[in-house]
Amino acid sequence: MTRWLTDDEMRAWLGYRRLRTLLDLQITRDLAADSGLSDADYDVLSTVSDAPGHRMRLGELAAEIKWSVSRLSHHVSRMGQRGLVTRDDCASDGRSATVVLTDEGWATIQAAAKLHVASVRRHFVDLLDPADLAALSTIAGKVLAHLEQVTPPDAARRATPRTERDKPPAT
Amino acid sequence: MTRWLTDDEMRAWLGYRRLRTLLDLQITRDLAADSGLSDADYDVLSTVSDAPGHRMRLGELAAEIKWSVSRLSHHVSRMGQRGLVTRDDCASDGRSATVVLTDEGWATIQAAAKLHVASVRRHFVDLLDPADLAALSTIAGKVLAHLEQVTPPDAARRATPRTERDKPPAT
DNA sequence: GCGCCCTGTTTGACATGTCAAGCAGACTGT
DNA sequence: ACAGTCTGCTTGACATGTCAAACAGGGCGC
Repeated sequence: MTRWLTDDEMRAWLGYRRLRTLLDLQITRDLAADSGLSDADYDVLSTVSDAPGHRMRLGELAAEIKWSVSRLSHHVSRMGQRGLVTRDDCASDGRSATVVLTDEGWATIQAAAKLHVASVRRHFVDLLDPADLAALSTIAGKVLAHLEQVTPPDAARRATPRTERDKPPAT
Repeated sequence: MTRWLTDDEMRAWLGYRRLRTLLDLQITRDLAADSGLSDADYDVLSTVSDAPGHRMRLGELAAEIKWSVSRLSHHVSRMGQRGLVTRDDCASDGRSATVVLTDEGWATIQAAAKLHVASVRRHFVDLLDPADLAALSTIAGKVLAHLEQVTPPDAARRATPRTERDKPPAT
């Protein structure tokens, strides 16, 4: 028999789903209006700007932000046309492509970050007290510990059969 | 000056972001593997199946799940081709279109729901204790109370200027 | 040094989402 | 009753994401 969610569980789950939907919508809107960037753009720019030299291997970047390499390749091309990043053929390995922030990309992410933080505060962080934040970190920690086990860092490529992949953790 | 996030705030925010990314990925994968449905399909089917008569006005449905009417119209067409739903011209108002679950759609969502709940338990609910769930509900409540005020139910259509729309709530 | 098979990336075809325009039924005032 | 406008939905063009195939360099065994 299916074990359905209790009221409390349902409230928490639906709360999460709705939070996710509305918060993301709002953050996305702010980002577009404030800085002319999509969420995708922001993820790429902020991640690359954290890397030494404002440059990062395409594959690593994709893994870091959990995108398919293909998606990233396409998106980098589009961001390239807008002048935010460049591709740079790495010397040591002829296959590799490196994504590099342009000056404009760097200026853009710096300006965007300020406004983005404000947006995150306005719609999320500043609404919560320290206990809420701590609870959230705890929750994220528990769930992520599980998920990173279910889907190990590079599992996307392995053709692991479903029955294997989905087995609940030994606990 | 920009007020950056403190370590605790950052941990909570990044935790949320990462949770959102990985959890959604996993749930989406399970849903596709278990039932051959996308998240989008599931949202539509489960929402319509909750409505009386398994039928719902297109516009209402769109508002409920926070989609653009256009997106829903396209998606309903595609689901129609797969035999999950039908369009039904409502009698009382010649403009309206009503989305109706087919028998197959109903059977599909019933089967999918069981497996989906299991997936949600496995990767989320069962990992958390009652205190976590309560905390999450609290957090969602606070943030949603704010967001639903910032973006009132039907605000999507109003061409409200940004400066107006983004004003932080009076508090 | 040459087949062979990896591995990292690109590409193209197709699925999905967005935006603005189009369209037809319903109100409203005269 | 009918012109003008509004409302609910559809459509088409385009942007973005996905999947599988193609491509090219690297590393290995011989």
